[in-house]
Amino acid sequence: MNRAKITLADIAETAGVSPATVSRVLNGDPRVSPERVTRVNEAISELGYSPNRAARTLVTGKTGLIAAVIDSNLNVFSDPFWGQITTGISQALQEANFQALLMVRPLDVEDPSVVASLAPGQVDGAIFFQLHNDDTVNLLQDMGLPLVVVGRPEESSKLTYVDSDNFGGAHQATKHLIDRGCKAIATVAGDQQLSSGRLRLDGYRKALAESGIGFDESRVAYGDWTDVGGEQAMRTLIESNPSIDGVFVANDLMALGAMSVLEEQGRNIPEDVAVVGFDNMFAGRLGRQQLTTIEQDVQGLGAKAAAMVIRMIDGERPKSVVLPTRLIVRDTA
Amino acid sequence: MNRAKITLADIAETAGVSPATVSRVLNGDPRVSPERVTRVNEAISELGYSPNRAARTLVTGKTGLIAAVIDSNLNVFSDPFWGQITTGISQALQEANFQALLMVRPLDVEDPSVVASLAPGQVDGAIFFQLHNDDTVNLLQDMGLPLVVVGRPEESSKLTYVDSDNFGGAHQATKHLIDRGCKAIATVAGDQQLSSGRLRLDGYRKALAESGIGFDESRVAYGDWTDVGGEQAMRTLIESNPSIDGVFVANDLMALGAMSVLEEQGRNIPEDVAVVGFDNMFAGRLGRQQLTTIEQDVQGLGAKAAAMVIRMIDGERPKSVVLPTRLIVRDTA
DNA sequence: TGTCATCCTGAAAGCGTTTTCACGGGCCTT
DNA sequence: AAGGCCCGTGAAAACGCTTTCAGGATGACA
Repeated sequence: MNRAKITLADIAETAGVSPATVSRVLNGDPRVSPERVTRVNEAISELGYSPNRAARTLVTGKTGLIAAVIDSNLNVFSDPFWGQITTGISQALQEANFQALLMVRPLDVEDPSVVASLAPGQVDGAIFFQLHNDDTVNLLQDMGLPLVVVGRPEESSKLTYVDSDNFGGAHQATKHLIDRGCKAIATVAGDQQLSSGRLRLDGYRKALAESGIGFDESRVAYGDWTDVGGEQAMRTLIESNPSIDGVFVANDLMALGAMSVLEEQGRNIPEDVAVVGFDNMFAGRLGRQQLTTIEQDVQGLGAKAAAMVIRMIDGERPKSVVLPTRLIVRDTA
Repeated sequence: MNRAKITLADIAETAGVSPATVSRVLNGDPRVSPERVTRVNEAISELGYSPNRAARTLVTGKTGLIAAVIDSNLNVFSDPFWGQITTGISQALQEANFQALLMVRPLDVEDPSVVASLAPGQVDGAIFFQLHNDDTVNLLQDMGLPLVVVGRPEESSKLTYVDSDNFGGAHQATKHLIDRGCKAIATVAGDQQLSSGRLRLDGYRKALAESGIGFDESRVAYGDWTDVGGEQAMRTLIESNPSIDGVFVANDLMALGAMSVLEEQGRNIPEDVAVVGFDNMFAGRLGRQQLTTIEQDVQGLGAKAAAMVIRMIDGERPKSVVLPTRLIVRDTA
């Protein structure tokens, strides 16, 4: 149909008005006579016109683009969540008439190409995913780029972030084990380099402390978020603490490994040892038992981040947000 | 540093050349004297200049953007793959100096906003993910948009696609069961609305036929790709065919359900019944046994699609591609 | 009835690039 | 030694839109 590209000028001509008026109609300027508005709108739908983004960007300085920047190094960890997060982002952005630019890049080294792609004028804002190294992000922020981090940056950082309540979730999980009657509660903690790893361990400690249970360092083992890591950690734990009757595992993948070790050792779950995970990664069945775990609102994380970056573009300074988690009780605790 | 945005004209001035020359240097035009090239390059890095995309787009008509359009209705199915696919796409595009625009939209109804976002001049090309309804895609293709579909469209379609070898993979899987000595081989097939569902069933039939094993309709049960669906299908199967000693399940999630039913019935895997899945969704352990399955090169799918759409933009007409799959033998068969 | 504010409209400038075109100088032909 | 070519360069137009500015018409007010 619209073979040759038609421009605003074409609309102006067929509607018998000036280009300026067409532009005003396009942008909802109220001071155009109703009669002309309809004339213009007719011409638009008749010719099947849609405005040229580049031209608009050139004059307004707004690109309508928001970058979602994902550290390609954290693939393993976030794999199952990408779909949900990106869905959340994409939908929230679309409602505000923004487009999402997807960038998967190594973020641990300072990458000039990333910076160039996000320099002022290239995008209106950016959403970064949890990273080990804040340097690039801080640089960009100093350059005036509105940005939000998903996941928690370093404590001292001035970055705006959205995060799940890792601390609260771990607290809920551990509390659940306590309420269930567990007396000797261990934990398989995650990578302490990551804030999520630290916060989930802190939540565990807090719950113990609240219930007057002393913290015992020997009941903490560290894994690397993988099932194999969970396996190893669980072996360590059960060797040094054969009497444990409950364990909070900092993510579901490690819980998978931990449970296989428990089964192998002949411990019944949850009768002998109760297990709570984190992430709700496996919505359905998992082997014979369904894992009791902490659910994060992953899609909400994306949607919230998008909403916040849009507010920043509008000149506001939104506060960082921590999204609540939810305990899902299933078979293992 | 670069507070006020600096333009090509600024570079021209500090380098003491004309804007035209700067532009030529930027675009690698060979007919600029080496001496000026260095002068310009110095000015560029000194001022920290990067060209304005919008202005460039406006004059060249190329946006440098390729849309990755994902049907929001197929979340469940593709969830764990998104990360890999998008990584593949993003990296391949970046190497060719394109940016990936992410659009998660319902694609089953014809959505004017999708069409508008992809109209000529908005993006240079698009990659669509497997869909139930080709209408929107065909429309866009007719409008001259270079596009590639990931997953296989309807047989009659003229669309260019990239797909995993569903047929070949299913054939491999079934063949493996036969080679293993299984005599009564059933299958849990997927949704026959989807090409992947049909092709995986066809591959199963082909392998049986090749080995002179008759096809028995009662040995086919249909699931909906979910673990629960796999469970139900397996129950049906085992009821009507108690003697089966091998089963090819059309995806890993259903295999999960199927295996739990087998265990529940007291059948040992793989001694009594061998199981092969499809997707290699669970890289690690899965309950007590690791699933023998067919691996697809998901990231390759994304990379290939990106490469193809770029070739189409360059005016070529690449052929559709089917990527090979690989049998991964583990515990269950 | 005269003055002023108000409203709607169009002309034109400008956003930052690329690209065509013309021009001058050097080199290679003859 | 003269003509023609090619090579490197800059001037200027063009891309499609928004927005400022000014002007004409209308209505309100005194």
